[in-house]
Amino acid sequence: MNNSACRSALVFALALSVSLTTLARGYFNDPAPLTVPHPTSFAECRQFFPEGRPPVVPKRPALRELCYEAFAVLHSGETKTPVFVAQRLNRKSIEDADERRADKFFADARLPAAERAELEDYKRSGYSRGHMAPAGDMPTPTAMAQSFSLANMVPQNAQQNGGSWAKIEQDTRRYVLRAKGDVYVITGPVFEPDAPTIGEGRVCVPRYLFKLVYDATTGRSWAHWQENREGERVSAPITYKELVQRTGVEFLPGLGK
DNA sequence: CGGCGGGCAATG
DNA sequence: CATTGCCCGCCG
Repeated sequence: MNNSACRSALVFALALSVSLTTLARGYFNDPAPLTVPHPTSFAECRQFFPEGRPPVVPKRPALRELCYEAFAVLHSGETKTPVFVAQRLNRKSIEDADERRADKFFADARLPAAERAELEDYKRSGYSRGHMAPAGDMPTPTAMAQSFSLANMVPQNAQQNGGSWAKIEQDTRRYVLRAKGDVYVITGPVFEPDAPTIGEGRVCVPRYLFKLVYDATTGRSWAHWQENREGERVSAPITYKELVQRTGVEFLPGLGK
């Protein structure tokens, strides 16, 4: 099954900064502690981006900015997945990340129904609901609950998610524990033209996943790059420049090297 | 080997 | 719809 809408996710036009459409404030589907309205503009959660500057993403339809307590999502209504998910981590946030995992996935009601993944799309799809901002990073119960929004998920191979990808997440947490200050992490999917889809909602299945790590203290950055398939191993990170070339997104405007 | 972190599905 | 038990891979 293919979805031509997935195509545009990788066909980048000119890399122009665009002002993104924002939604009127809405609500999560879940009850408390998710009933508090959360901002739908990165202007209200700049803390997740180094020097407050979000990535520069080429214009495409149905992009929406979503702020959560512990991460920010740029969501695509075409792929019904994140374009990227941004976090700011440090030693304290990782030390606080001892919440009990609560597997309560939910469709994010701040997104229009036509733009969002539903639980049904993932069910019996053969793919896992793979967190971009990991549940294991979440420092509070509220943040933990919010991380189960499908706006923070992509259809991910179960073996890769629980294997090499989990190791990358663990390695990143371990790095942050020993870092001097804030570490910014940006995680996301990469789609090929004619990407397969799952469910009646046709949620696009990414071919690759990346995780960019930027240590603001040292100015160093690197990126993990994995295929979304069984049998992947953790290999040497790629450079920031290489990541930008592969994705067409300037994740660290003015900072990356 | 047990514990942990990534998940799933059956049960009531 | 919440609880519970289970599978899997990795690591110390």
